[in-house]
Amino acid sequence: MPSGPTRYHHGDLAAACVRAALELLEEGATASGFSMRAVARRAGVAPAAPYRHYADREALMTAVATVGYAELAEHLAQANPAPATAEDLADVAVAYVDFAVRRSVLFSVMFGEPCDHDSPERVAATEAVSAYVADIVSRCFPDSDSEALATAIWALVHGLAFLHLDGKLDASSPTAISATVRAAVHAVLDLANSPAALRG
Amino acid sequence: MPSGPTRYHHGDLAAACVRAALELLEEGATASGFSMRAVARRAGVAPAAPYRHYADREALMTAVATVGYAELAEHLAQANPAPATAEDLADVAVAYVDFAVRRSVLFSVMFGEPCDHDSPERVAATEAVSAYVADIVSRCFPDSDSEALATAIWALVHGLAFLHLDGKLDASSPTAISATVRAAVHAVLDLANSPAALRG
DNA sequence: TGTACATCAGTGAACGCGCGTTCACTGATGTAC
DNA sequence: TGTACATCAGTGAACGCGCGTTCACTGATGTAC
Repeated sequence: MPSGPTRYHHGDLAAACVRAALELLEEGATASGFSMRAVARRAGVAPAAPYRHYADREALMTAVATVGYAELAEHLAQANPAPATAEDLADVAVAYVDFAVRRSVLFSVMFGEPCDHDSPERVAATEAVSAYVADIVSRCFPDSDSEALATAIWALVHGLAFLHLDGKLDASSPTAISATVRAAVHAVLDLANSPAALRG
Repeated sequence: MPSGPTRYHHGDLAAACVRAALELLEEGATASGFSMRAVARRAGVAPAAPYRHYADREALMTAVATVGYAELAEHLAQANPAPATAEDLADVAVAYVDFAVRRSVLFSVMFGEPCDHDSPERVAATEAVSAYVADIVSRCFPDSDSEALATAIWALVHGLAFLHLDGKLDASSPTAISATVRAAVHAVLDLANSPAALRG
């Protein structure tokens, strides 16, 4: 498989399409502006070529989302491989929001549309994320109703991500984001230290 | 202003466009599939007519989002006009997620894109929502760092909304949604009653 | 080792589509006299 | 009260666009003999 610059056979167009799509998303193409033709152009290939590898636009989107989940998981693990304390949890939360903000269009491809249940890969990728969160939570809160709390924490972090993404919270600098996310996470976890605070 | 069925002058096309847009979104048009031409068609008017009232597509979207915020506020107030306890807060959370799921496309028009800071109405509408949440939280938790906690609670509820919306949590029935949301909200608030649960 | 051939990943032209927006226009409205 | 006229909210045809997808095709690859 020689890698001359303009060979007729691309070699690995399937992967190249995903890579091209990620690049386009990185460069600010809207999730809806993301098109098969643009991907083909970016991959240096005729408009019809990607159809040899993906049945339609949705199939490619699913592949892209799947890669996105893997990269998110990697990003979180890098922030803290085995979080066990509130502070660790805050680190992971910051990483999650950071991923959402820096790769916002990819993030909305991943989360901005109903899960395609026909794609086992994609479902598995989603479940990996939620299992990861559940795992952290059960380490941090070994005594509690882990499942409900895990959902809550994921929702908290996910909500922080979207509120920043959509300009509802100040996302003008990484510092601002980090401060807001840490404050929010701690506000919730500190409830555990101030039992009298809840009225009613 | 007679209301004959086919008068040349519509009477209140500006409002009719917003109404038409809401109908289209209700019927399942994608946020991105939502088009000026479709709105004009639905309003029974030539494609160019809406341009007398809205500079461009974005202007109309902003108007639609603004109405959406008002309706969300109304929906929440209806669920519980003056929430003060954890249970009340759970009611409001369920109403929020219910709104998001039942009017999902409107919801993503409202939250799925960066806030248009050029529209004072829209910014005000957003702030009304966050003020409302802050108000509830300061009533429920009079002693705590209200601002951070308010952000956290909003994010929690907002995250629950999106996770249901995107099929990451079971949204197959209102009962299922309600149960998940209540469990999540209580899991967080119950932290206030089990101070020993947090490790580290 | 050399050739015939099946396979299949690419090409590029074409289809029909709906879009946002502009344009010169026309018909209804309401105001000034 | 009646008429002339300015205003402006609509019309409908047209522009150029990029899209998803199909199609008959062609060139490269690799396998069988």
